[in-house]
Amino acid sequence: MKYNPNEIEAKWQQYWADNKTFAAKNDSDKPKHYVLDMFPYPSGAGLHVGHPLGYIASDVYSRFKRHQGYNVLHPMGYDSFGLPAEQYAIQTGQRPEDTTRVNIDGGVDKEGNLIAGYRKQLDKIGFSFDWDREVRTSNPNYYKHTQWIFIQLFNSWYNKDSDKAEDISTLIALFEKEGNSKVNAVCDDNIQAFSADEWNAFAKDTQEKILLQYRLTYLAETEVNWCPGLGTVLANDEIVNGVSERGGFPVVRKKMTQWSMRISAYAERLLQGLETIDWSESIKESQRNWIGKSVGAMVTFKLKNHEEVIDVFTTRPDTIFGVTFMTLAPEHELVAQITSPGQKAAVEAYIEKTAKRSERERMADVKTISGVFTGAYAEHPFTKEAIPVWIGDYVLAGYGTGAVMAVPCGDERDYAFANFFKGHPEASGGMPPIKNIVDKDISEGAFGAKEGFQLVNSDFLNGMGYKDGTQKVIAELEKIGQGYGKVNYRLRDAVFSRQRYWGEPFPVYYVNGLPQMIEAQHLPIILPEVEKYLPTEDGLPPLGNAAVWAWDTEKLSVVGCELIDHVTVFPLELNTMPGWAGSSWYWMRYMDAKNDTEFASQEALKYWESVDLYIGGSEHATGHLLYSRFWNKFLKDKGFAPTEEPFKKLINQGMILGTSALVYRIEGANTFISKNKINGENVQPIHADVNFVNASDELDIEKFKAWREDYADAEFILDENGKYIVGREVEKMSKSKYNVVTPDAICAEYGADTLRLYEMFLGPLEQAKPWNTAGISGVFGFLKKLWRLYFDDNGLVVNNDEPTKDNLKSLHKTIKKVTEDIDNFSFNTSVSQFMICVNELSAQKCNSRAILEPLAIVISPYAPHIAEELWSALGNEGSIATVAFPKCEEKYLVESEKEYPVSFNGKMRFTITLPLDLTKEQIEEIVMKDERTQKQLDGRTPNKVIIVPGKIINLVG
RNA sequence: GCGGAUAUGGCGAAAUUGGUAGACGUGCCAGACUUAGGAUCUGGUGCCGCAAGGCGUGUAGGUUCGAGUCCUAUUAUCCGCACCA
Repeated sequence: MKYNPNEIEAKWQQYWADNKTFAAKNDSDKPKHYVLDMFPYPSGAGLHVGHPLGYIASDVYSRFKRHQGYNVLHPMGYDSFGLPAEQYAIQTGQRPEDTTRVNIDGGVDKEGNLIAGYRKQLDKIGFSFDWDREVRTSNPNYYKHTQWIFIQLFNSWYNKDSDKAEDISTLIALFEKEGNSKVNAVCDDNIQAFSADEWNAFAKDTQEKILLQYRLTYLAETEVNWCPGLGTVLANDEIVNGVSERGGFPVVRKKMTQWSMRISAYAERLLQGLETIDWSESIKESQRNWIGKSVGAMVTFKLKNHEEVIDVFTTRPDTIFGVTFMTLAPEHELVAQITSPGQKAAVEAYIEKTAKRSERERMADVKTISGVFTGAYAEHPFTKEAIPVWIGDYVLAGYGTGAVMAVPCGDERDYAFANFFKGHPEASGGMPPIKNIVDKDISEGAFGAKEGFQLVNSDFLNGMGYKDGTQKVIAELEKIGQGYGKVNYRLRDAVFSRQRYWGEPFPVYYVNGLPQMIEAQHLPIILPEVEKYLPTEDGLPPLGNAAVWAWDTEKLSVVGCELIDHVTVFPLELNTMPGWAGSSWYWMRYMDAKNDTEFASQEALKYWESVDLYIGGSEHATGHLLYSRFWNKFLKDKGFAPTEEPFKKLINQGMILGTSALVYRIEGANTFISKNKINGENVQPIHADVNFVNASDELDIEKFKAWREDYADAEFILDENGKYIVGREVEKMSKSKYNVVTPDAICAEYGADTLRLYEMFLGPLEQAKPWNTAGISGVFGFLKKLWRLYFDDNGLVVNNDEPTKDNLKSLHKTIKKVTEDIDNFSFNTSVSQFMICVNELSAQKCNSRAILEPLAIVISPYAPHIAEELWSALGNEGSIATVAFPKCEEKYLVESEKEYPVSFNGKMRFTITLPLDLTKEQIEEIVMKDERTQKQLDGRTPNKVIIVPGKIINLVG
């Protein structure tokens, strides 16, 4: 009997589906284990071999855990709202809902191309997903709960005293009782103070507006990243190098009224939580960076001849006596008011110039120093000296207060700025000499370190350093009411509105321009049909095209827009939620995916708790992974999520790169020259389809000629062996480079078990590595060899012979290694061990059931189809999936001898096999007598003999 | 600039606490069986050298009887953040 993977795999995949072999139970005596993959966005291009890498690893782990007796939750679903489906809809006029369904379930697209669909592609690889728990974020039964969570956020505020989110009613109660002066909340800046009496006297609208400044999701006019190319706003993490992550369109700053998420309330908990989770240092570091905590002080500078004051945040309040000037961001709101008549023209010109520069230009150009003196002077809080106030675009409006106290002796940028404008004609006399308040020479640049200096010329701070100086100055600032200690975070609140069609609608309608939540019982608010997916002619988001998109507060349903009367029927929100809304809680939905009334039952949440192992790409470091932690913490505060962190352990799989094949066309001719024949010719490298090339980099010329009309009568210069050898290059897999390999093609030719083994064999999971189909014959050959331990041409050859010592040793060595490897996520070395084991057993001619039955189990997490087939061929009933994993018995591994390496001065010269129970003295005696030793020593006597029993022998001298 | 990761044969890579560097696979070379093979099997394969031997884990030092592994400095590549006050 021959190994026929296609037949076996189809059979067992059907068996698993029919018997729901991998359905997880929400009540079980077994311990639980939750293994999660980052769910995919179902794009029209389908999967290539890089996509399933993480899924295979998590599947191996899940299957292993089942063998170990765990009740394993291993689900899969689709992050099915998103930009590509909408862009495609705009181009082709097809409903995103339809194209998304085809991309998942398969079908025919508009051009008549057959789309296999993600589901079919995934099924072919033999994953042990519990498909009964599948989720699709664009399904109303799913996004109903996303809308519900949004309502919970709206109805919550963050109480810094209890350090958690609380219901908005507790805030209202505080306002009614004592106003807002004692409320310690995370809220907007510039909140007006009011008393209880004032609150109670406010009109309802006024109260609503005030509450919006406290809610965890709020509507506010903020500076947002507007992307004209996409016609929508973007969150900070959706912008890369000043352009949109998707499409690479320019992004500009713009003031718009938008929904925001008050993620900044959770900044400290998001930072602290990182200490408790098992994630890679690089992802944690990215998140720390993104949160950007800095400890310092707020300092208030009074202005000479003005009512207003300038507040600045500084991390170095200890250097306050070194303040030489101040700088405001050009956008700072005080600029217009404080500019002196003499400087007005210069300031306005400068503001105009900086406004013209795009975010990208400003980022690219960090070396040019520019700024202008406003003509205004601030007053030093202690010395009362006049400090000139400048504006400069090195100060960012979005960080801190958009203003800095410039201390040139302690900050390189301030130093460079001061140096540049000192005596400069454009400075208009506004740049005084640099004040030095550290006991260091700063003629070469600022001394920015926090250690190794003493403060001088600093009044009451003289002789102090950073730590005691900071403490002292904050105390002094508090005394005069001009400052306090402050922790600042770089993390900004996240814009939550998108001017898009293909996203979750907000459960929100507007009365007098104020947002009202629709009661949870009326959810889902279903995405309406529209004629066109583009913005309306008057610039409203695509939902502005919907004819039926108004809320009837009496019928409690969505009705036609023509019925809007602003009395009982009101307009609905036209924005939709961003892509990350649905993915910020989906792991909880899997716990209880069919629950109609709640996003998941308390029992399910309590049982599954949180994700034990999460595998996915590192590109979500500051987006999905941060938002998910945020929502999880919020839901924990509200009593829904059971743990503070959603993902205990995170592994980022590396990218699989393509190995492109290059042919070389001689310039100006239709002649291709083999790579090893190129000798100074001018050649143009052209990407050829990798499917035309074999393991020896040899091109199949006939296939290549048939590929393109242009190449049909091309000439080929071959090498001595009559072969055309291609060049190779490792680069990202992409259609345009003809280096894409699909799992379907590999499964069809070699089978899913070979694909799974090869992907694991390629190298460490977390590392980026090139795919080269050429290497696959190794693992395919291994599976055939494994098969031949059980079958010959006539059928099963397994017998009941007593296993030999060597048989047992090979098996138990493998059990041990594979168990350790899976625990350490070192999947590549397991595959090597399987090969070693099968090579050994083949050489031993082992056909013993006592060996081959456990061997099938050990291999089954990696190659489940062949394992099932072998298991059943041995006469076992049912699936191998939950059979107990064999235990390694050390007694079979015990060695009685060791082949010792014998080194002279650390250099290995020969080996000697000795029993392991010898003493050091006995070993030394035998080794010294050995003639090879005598030859090496050549009459000398070693100074020292080092013997580590079981390890090495080293003679020195 | 700051932070993180990586560096080992032609290629993908192994190497528990420092203890025989290159397991396993590919590729290459030779052979067997075949009408043939992109099938199967056997042997060889880090580099230099006929050999003895020498050299070898990015580079330069150090610790040690012994270093891919530990320490110091340095280079290159990749990733993240970046005028963050």
